[in-house]
Amino acid sequence: MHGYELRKELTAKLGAIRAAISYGSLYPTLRRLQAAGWITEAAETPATAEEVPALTSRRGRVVYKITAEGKERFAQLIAQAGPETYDDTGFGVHFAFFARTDQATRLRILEGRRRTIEERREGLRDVLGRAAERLDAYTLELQRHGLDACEREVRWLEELIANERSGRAPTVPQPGTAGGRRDNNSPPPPGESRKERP
Amino acid sequence: MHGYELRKELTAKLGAIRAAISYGSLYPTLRRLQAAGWITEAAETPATAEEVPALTSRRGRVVYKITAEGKERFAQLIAQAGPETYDDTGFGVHFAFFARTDQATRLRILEGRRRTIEERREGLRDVLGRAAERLDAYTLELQRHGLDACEREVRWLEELIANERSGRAPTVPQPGTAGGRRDNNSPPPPGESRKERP
DNA sequence: CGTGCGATGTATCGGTCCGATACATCGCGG
DNA sequence: CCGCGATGTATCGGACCGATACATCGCACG
Repeated sequence: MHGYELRKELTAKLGAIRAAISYGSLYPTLRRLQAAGWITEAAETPATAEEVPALTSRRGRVVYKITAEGKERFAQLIAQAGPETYDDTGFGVHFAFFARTDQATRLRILEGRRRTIEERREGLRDVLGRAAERLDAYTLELQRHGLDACEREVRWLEELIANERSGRAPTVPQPGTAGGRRDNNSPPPPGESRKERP
Repeated sequence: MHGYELRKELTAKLGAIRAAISYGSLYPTLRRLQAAGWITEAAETPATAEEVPALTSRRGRVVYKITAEGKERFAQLIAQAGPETYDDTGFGVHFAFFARTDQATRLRILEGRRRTIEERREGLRDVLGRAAERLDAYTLELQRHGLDACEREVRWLEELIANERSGRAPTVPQPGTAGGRRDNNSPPPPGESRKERP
């Protein structure tokens, strides 16, 4: 892919958890990845030179391609988990690439995230319990809303963990919620996706 | 307050929406505020010089105090709203200081936030509707979770807006949820808090 | 038929914030 | 009495954002 395309893909994949990656971050990063040997510059595929001639005259537009070392490095990165793996953004990025890892890694990350959110939840309960009278009504409402989000996320994580343990795909049919959309046929169950061809 | 104390206060107030402010951000900011004349350095109150003598020998520990211009500037800042007022962090910061503004400002910001979240929600519905087959099960689950969070936040905002319109405090008694805590007596209704003594 | 505008595309620059770190004192328990 | 965690101020490098510049393509509208 070229930079712009990559940004669009990442925005579609990560749009639920963070804003689009800025150009000031994207292009320097691509150069760093290339310097490290994890991606290479592939020619802008003129596509038999007569097909789509308008694009052939297009300048710029550098197409990159991941290398073997790059794939290895990527696998390392999503498999290894530090504390930053469990914060909001870090977890979202890992989760978005869960289909690229093994079940053990997925379970490890889900449980680490659950622990993190549980700690945050306890902190909020402390504030709401103890220091409640020191804070105004709006601040308290903010804490309540945050606490509610924590509780919901813990429940969500627990469903995912249970699904993972039972080897099922993460369908989560949303038991009693206002369901309506049912056209969503479950994609191939992402267990041990080992073979991906470049 | 001095820097460390300020950080603790802000962490308690904003802990639900963002991480603690870093020192690399806190201290330079305090100096900038002082240079702009919005805060002044107050002496470290030796407190009759014989009371708590251990602290008197303490070096460092600069205590700051907001000035009249600072208060004015602060009022401007939370009253004016741009696009960054409606993103996650910006809205949280404004909301945490809602008790310091008037009802018109609160309504304006709540409605702007609702519009922002509704747009995000529509974007997620588009992804889940159209490009669903191009994404793996985990990515889809991430979008579903994000969509759910959007829907809940819209409902939350609507309750707050209704409360605001009716002039009530933002108690939000949480209609059918697993209530239990009832010790939370509602703080003074934050309408037009105009007089605060330094 | 042209003209303007939005999408596509690469690139840089200044500024802000984070994360790590350094350093010092205080209070407390072992 | 010694160490360790909380309190407290401070700096530095690096990462990232937001704005901006610049160029081309395709399409709609007058």
